[in-house]
Amino acid sequence: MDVSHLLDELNEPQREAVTSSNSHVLVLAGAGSGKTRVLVHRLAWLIQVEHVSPLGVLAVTFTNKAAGEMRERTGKLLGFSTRPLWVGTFHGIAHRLLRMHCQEADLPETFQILDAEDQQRLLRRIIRDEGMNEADWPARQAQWFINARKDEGQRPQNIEHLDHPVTSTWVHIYKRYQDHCNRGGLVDFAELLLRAHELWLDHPDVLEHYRKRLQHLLIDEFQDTNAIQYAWLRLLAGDSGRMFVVGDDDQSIYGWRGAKVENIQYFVRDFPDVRTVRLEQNYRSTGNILDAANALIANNQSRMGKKLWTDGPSGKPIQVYAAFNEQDEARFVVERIQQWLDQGRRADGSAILYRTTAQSRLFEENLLQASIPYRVYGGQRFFERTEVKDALAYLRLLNNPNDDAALERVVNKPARAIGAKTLAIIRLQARESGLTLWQAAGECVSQEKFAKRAGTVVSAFIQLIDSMRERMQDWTLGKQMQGVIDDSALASHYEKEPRERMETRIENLGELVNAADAFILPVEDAEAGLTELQSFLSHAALEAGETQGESWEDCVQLMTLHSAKGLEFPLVFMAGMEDGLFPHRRSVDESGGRLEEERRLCYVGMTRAREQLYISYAETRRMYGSQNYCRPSRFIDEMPAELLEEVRPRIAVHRPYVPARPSTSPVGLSQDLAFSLGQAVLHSKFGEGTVMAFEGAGEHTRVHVNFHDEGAKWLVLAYANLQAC
DNA sequence: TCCATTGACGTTTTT
DNA sequence: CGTCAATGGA
Repeated sequence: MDVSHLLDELNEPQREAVTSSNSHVLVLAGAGSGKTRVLVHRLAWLIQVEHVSPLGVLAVTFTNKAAGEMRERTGKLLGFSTRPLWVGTFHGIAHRLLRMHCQEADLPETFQILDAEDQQRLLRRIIRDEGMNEADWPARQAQWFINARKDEGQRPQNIEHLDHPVTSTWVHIYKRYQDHCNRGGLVDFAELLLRAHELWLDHPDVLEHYRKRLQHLLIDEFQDTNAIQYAWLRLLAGDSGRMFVVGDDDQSIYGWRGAKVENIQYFVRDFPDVRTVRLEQNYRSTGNILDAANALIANNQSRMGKKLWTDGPSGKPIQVYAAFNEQDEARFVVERIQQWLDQGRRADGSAILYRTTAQSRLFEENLLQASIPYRVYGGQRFFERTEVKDALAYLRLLNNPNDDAALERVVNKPARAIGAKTLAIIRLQARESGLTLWQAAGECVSQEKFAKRAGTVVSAFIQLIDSMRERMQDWTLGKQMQGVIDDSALASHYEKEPRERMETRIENLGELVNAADAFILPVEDAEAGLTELQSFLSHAALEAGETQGESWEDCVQLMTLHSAKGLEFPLVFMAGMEDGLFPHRRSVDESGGRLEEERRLCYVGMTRAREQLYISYAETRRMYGSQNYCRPSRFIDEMPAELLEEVRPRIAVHRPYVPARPSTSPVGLSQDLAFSLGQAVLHSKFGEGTVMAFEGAGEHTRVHVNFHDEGAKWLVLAYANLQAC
């Protein structure tokens, strides 16, 4: 068979990976080195050359977008339908497994997915019900604790240090929360993975079935896998499954979320006969950008080692702009984008990247003023909007009235006089008898536990849901959606809001009906025995939709560095490159490789740029209302000076940082200060240190000093009694 | 039940 | 400074 179409457009290492006959392959794919191409070609190679059945391949990604792209490109290459292929996200595949084996997984057929917001609400409810102080035991933290444990594959009984009062309290919450979920048939995101893992552990016959069938596993973004995902993959691979793993340890930026870069090392250790291939030729960026990125990332200690190169031009140097303040920075960036547009380039070829979401605002304001269209990534997504979730909650109650999260959400939306008191009675009943809210509400009504009026309104609500379910049983999904919105009178709930707000809500509800109308039950969901309704609800949770779907037009792209991973733009701005902001203060303070992860984030940002990279920082920045004096990011210092070019020549970039330069900021606050940034100082108790930042003004001025022996401290300047040295 | 005022808090996010 | 949620009065 002629396989040239599979190999012609590959370079040597890519070809080596695609055609490898080793049991397992690890592809260390640098940024812009064609990793998706390798994955897709490997998949095609397996099917067309090794004659593997499409049914025998499982390809796993992290995002729906990546899964979609892989499926599409594979289809193009193969020239036939990719339907039989299992391509999906970890969560999507786990979900499918649980659907097909809900009995073995001990889940009701009607189980539904609890998204992050639902999860937090439920936890808040539980913490309150336990009579705990929400300030001391925030739901956010409980959520973090539980998800982190689940990501590690731990159930409450597996968690040690029960003698530790704080831990044992969280474990208690974990237990209560899991009880609630189990009763209501609710599965959170982490639970999907954990259950899928347990399904195989507890049912060897099920595992055996999938082991036999899925002999080839392809995994994308392997550096982002967490402990449970890796365990799940190992279990599935067993002794005979073949793994083809693609990842880049230098682009691991989700450690804080449970991702384990170490899995790359574990993989080489745990599997025999692993062929490691490095993809280092970069097809994206200019030589200068790559050289700077290489130099930066070389400062990380724990690396597999990799050096990007290109046979393209070295391009222009990286432009560094030292802005007076954040306003000036935004002004500058927008001005340069305007120049770019004036040269006839496209707006969507440019991106502004920043560390924190709050930074987007200034850029938005300036772009708006310049009438340049822009798009901000990472806002709220369609299926996450309040009104959409409200309407879906009614639908969820039709599917399964024991869905406590859904009931809590809409029981009094719109107001039907089921207030806090009435709900307290229902919750008490539920707690005492181990029932769901729906069941408890029924009990309370039949046992006449309510005052007269409360009894009437609660049974009216029960009847409303029951009658909707009965009446709409055979309706199409779109009609059900519309019916639920009409019958619940949900729209009336938004009437008190400002007109504009209300109008968009009503509009979104209309769009939701359209979405339901257009929804086609996927074959695999039908096979797994899902109803159209169940499938739709799952999709809403698993693929919350585009962030700002409508405007796919020619827009400047604004996003955090995290969401930029995987994307590329001819023109990239990295804004807010200041120590404390990037690397973020909280990452610098914490130990445990956090700084290295920040550095990788910087590396990711830089390698997004194809032609021109701008780096900017502000000398002073208003944060949380007060003025901050900033030091340029240490990451700038780590880039070779000869690859950088000052945009404002009169102020030098300090490299290494030896400034003693009183800030030339127009605010003029520096006159009040006896010390300057970067200055060496002596403290009677803490010894020698370096001035890192100032905050506040006048007698309230605080100074951030990094002491050689004692570490970084904030001191009130007036009392610190610092001496210059 | 609703609205307004007050208070705490302030990385990164997909599923 | 700006957001979100909780609180308390009408």
